[in-house]
Amino acid sequence: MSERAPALSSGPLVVGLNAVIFAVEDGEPKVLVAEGADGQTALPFGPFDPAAHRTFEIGLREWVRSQTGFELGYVEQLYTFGDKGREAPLAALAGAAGARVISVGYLGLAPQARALPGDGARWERWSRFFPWENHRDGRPELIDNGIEPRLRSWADEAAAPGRRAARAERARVTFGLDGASWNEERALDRYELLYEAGLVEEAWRDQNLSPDGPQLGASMASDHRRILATAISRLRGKIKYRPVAFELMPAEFTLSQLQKVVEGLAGFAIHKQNFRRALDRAGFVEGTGRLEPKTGGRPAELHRFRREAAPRGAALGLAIPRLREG
Amino acid sequence: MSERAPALSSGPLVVGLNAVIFAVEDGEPKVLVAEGADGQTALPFGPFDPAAHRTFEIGLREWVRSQTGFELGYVEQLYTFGDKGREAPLAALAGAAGARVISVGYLGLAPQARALPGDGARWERWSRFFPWENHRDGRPELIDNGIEPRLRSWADEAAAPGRRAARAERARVTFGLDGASWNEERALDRYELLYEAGLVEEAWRDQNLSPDGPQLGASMASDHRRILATAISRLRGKIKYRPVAFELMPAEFTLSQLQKVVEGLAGFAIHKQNFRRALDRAGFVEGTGRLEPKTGGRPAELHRFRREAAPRGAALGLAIPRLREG
DNA sequence: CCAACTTAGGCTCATAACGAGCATAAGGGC
DNA sequence: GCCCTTATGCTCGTTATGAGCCTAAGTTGG
Repeated sequence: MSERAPALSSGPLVVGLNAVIFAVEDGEPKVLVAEGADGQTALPFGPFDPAAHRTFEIGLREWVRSQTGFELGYVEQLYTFGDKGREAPLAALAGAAGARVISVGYLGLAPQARALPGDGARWERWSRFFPWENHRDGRPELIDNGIEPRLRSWADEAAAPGRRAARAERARVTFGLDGASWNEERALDRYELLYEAGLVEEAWRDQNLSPDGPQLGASMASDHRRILATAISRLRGKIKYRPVAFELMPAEFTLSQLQKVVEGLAGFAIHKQNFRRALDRAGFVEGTGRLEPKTGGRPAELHRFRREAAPRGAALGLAIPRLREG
Repeated sequence: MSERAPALSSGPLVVGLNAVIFAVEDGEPKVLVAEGADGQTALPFGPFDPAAHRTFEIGLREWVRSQTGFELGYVEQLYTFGDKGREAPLAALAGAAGARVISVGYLGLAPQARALPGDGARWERWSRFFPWENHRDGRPELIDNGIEPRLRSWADEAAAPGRRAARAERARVTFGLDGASWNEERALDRYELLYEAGLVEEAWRDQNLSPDGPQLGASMASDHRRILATAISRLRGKIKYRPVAFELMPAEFTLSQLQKVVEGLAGFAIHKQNFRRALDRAGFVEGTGRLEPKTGGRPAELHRFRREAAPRGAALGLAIPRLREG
């Protein structure tokens, strides 16, 4: 277990960056995608050049800037993917066919879905890839019609009764079936379950199966939809204990616009008064005095994010009962 | 922004694994460390061999098994470190001096601090490296005596008044000064602040400075103490929404033992009855009927973790007011 | 053998947080 | 000017949380 000189890694090794870049337009969350090699939708992928860039993040920002002409705001590392077998298309891109590819996934937030150089890149809504994640207008019918019955038959297919029960329970918890509560942070769990149950195109493609029904949501190249789900889960968790939602807002905004953005990210509707009460308590925003008249009703006051505001106590969790302060 | 063939990464590139392996002994959290090259305490580091291992996790488990003889339980990826300038000692270890080293950090949990082959590896308490993180017996005096005054003078050193205020505010929030609340999840923020303020040995070493006072906590090789702080922060967050604490427990345990473990991880004391109430609600444990007599007082009932238990609603957060179910 | 001490386990209370409904204000369009 | 729309504010009942008090069942020391 002590540090010791090992055999050197064998075979060519390439490190790349996978970026999940989000923006919100009219309350609708969007992700930046590129046209993949064989016409599939892909996440933008760029190589990491260790000679040119001191850190991954610098490399990522530089590369996004050169490709899209805009500056990323918030950036955060997601996960590093290194499984064998996923690299074939990436290695070709990186100009090193046959190499083992390791890609470092990053999440980036842009204040607006800005126009892009017509380079094949475009903004797409999350909901194209994850139509079951949007509960803003109530639970989507797709879950009841297209997902629940197929998950149930997948559960019933298992050989042993114990495995049947385990599958059913997993479906129940991740998709909130049978009265179980919907947890918006489990976006990744949901995608992984659908993949295992063979309900998404990626599963058919990876295992050379034939589809047993309509695919759920639009597919992406390689494991990119899984990476996207990772990013969504991470972001949905993060907005609860860090004020990252403001990274997606313009400098001035109305409280309703802010709420729409948070609802878009979280995927469910929020009680307006309670949302404002929470905002008040946290002290994140302050009114500018100016009004936004184009609301279609009573004008709304414009607010701005108080970057300097100390998160007074805005970050806790549950399950561990805390001792009261001093 | 479309995927396009780039220039190949230049220069040798080595990928390694950094493992932060935790166990708890008598309620005291410990981390597995190795003796570094020049006598410094280091986290175990192993090379990743892409030819031999299909995934990072398989590589990590295999390598821990071969080095220590025990099987890791829970494993989770932490972060991938790729900054230039931190690799010199690692590259030497990996047998490729001058290579750019990228290391993928992993967090692993072991059910017990088992004996190790006498290979230089040993279990060390967290508190040796982060003495300011243990608030189980109240706020440590070290903060009031050794940290707060030095952070204040660091804040006062800043040139502009605005920067002075920003520094003071940052110290206030991360260390809970002036009545601000202590957030145990900010372990990484605290270490980074001490590093920037030049109060830890790593800062003196990296910048060739001379110490301006006693160092705070024991130092580690390279940026390993920063990685360790990352792991602690991650774990402290995780125990609130995933039942990972049980990965550190034996098969059967008393509720007091469980509470001691959670207190050790969180770094503060918990109200016993409230802890049990939360356990009850979550439904994670069940009594076995057997008793543990060696408590020194009334015997306690032994419990076990219900792995199959559905987290009934155990994972939520705050700050976003939710709509009630149904 | 009993008193004092230790640890386990249960009950209750006050307050804060939360989800939800109702009410009022201030614009625009017909 | 009426009606519709959106903004903003107040209040209420329920639940979660932090904390204190009490009893049970062992061990230890005189």
